[in-house]
Amino acid sequence: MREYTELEKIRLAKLERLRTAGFEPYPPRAERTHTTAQALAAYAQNPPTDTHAAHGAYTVAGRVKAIRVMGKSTFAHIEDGAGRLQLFLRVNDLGETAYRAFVDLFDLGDFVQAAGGLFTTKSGEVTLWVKEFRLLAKAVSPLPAAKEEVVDGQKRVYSAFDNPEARYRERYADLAVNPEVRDIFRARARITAALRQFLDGQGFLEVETPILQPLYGGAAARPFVTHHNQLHQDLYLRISFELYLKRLLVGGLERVYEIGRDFRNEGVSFKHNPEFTQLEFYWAYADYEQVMRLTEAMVAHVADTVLGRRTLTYQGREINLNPGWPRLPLADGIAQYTGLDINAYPTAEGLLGAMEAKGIHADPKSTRGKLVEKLLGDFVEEHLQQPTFIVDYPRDISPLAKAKPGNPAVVERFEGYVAGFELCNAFTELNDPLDQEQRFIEMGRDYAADSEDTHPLDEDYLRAMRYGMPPNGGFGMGVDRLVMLLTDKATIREVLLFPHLRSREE
RNA sequence: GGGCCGUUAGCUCAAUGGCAGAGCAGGUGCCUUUUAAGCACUUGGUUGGGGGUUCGAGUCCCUCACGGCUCACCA
Repeated sequence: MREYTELEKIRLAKLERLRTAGFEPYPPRAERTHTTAQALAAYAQNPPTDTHAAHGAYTVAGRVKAIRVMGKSTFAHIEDGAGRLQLFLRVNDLGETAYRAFVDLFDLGDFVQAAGGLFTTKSGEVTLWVKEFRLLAKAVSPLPAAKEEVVDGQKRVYSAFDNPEARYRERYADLAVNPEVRDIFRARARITAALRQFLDGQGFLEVETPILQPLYGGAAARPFVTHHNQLHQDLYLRISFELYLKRLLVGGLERVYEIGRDFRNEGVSFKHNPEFTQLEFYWAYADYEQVMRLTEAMVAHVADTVLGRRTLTYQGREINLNPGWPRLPLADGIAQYTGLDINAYPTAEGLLGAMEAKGIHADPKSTRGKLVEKLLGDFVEEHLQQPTFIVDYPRDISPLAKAKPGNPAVVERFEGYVAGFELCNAFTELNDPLDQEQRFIEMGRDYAADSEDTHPLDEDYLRAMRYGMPPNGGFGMGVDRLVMLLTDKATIREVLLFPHLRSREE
């Protein structure tokens, strides 16, 4: 345990004096008849004729956010989950002992309970005229001294607690002093609820599949490895849900989805966190065209539910989430922004040569698919501000997707882009077990392979597929990115309660 | 992993290589309708850690840690 700071020592001394004065600093129970919002609403609904006297009986509870001592009377603000309310305390009403205890021994950050009637002050604020108060929990450590007041409907913030490292490391303090941070996570909960509501309404079944997996797959990422001691078995934290959800289609569950955490042992960036929330669904008898239409409808439903509208401003740009997103074939997009016709170069060597001729440098060991991805990422993505489906991807970077009839080099796959980043990825799923095995082998897998570049072959997945898998469309979406979009946050860390940070020596 | 920038009081920030400061928070008083309340006085620092240059380092150099942005990585 570290040493207490001077400020903490002062509060610990107050804590002892409170006990002596008969204020239990951590009582087991609180009583509350109204939230601050309920109290204010009740007063507004039934306004008294004499607004300068206290009316009604309200008991509220919350954290002390401001104290203004004016001699024998004191104003304070408390904040609860619903809002804030001003308290008015007078020595006449409370007695010398109790009044002095509040003034001398209560601090910003303490949780208190206060009872009394409501009145309107000279300056027009509805305020609780306190007849009784209790301490509910003493704050030993002072919260970061952020000041924030609403004046004329304008929120003014003073000395905000805004150092990103401190805010993420001590998210509890961030939440305690920055109400707008709490709003992000309220929005996040509404977003995931709206996704579930939408998919449930479409007849999808929410399921839970293993996070600890003996083999990993379904995405292009390195896994975290762990170990089961009793079973003497290495296990991987899942990098996707895909292979398990599609096993369920074999089992006769026709529409399934899962919202949960994926873990990818990759770089951290403004749009990547080692653990992140994914939504995947699989839909028997549908193809990627139907999945596109469902995606548009789902995103619009979430916007309707969470924002009440389908247009939003993301980082200063207007985004329109109405269905009818353009379908842009990947080759056309690349041609549009680079002038390169990738269809004219069916081999990696040929495409690399054409790129070099345009001054675009790439790793000469790249496969053709990797080169295409680089062109997409470097030249096309940034232009996809309005929602856009990029469709029809190279087969060699899409081992789980079904080939497009008449064009075996291209698969029925789409990615949804909004605000210049990838939001979702989906395809008409490959359900031919022989083709699937061939694809795995093409990817460089064999039954023993397990390296950075090649994933182990999931024989059980092939076994499932051999029993017969209905044709289906599958979909995956980074939920954190959807939350970023709908809350106008530029980094994924702002929409994760506890984003990954390197550990710090204590 | 690379590049750039940053780390000073509880919080937000100042400080030509020359006495480490302000506002808020805290403490002691005054103040019975304030709301960034006000007024007076006041406490608080291993300037992220370590090393170096210098008469003298918050400031310059090296190094380590952590963070931010960015690039790379992410079939």
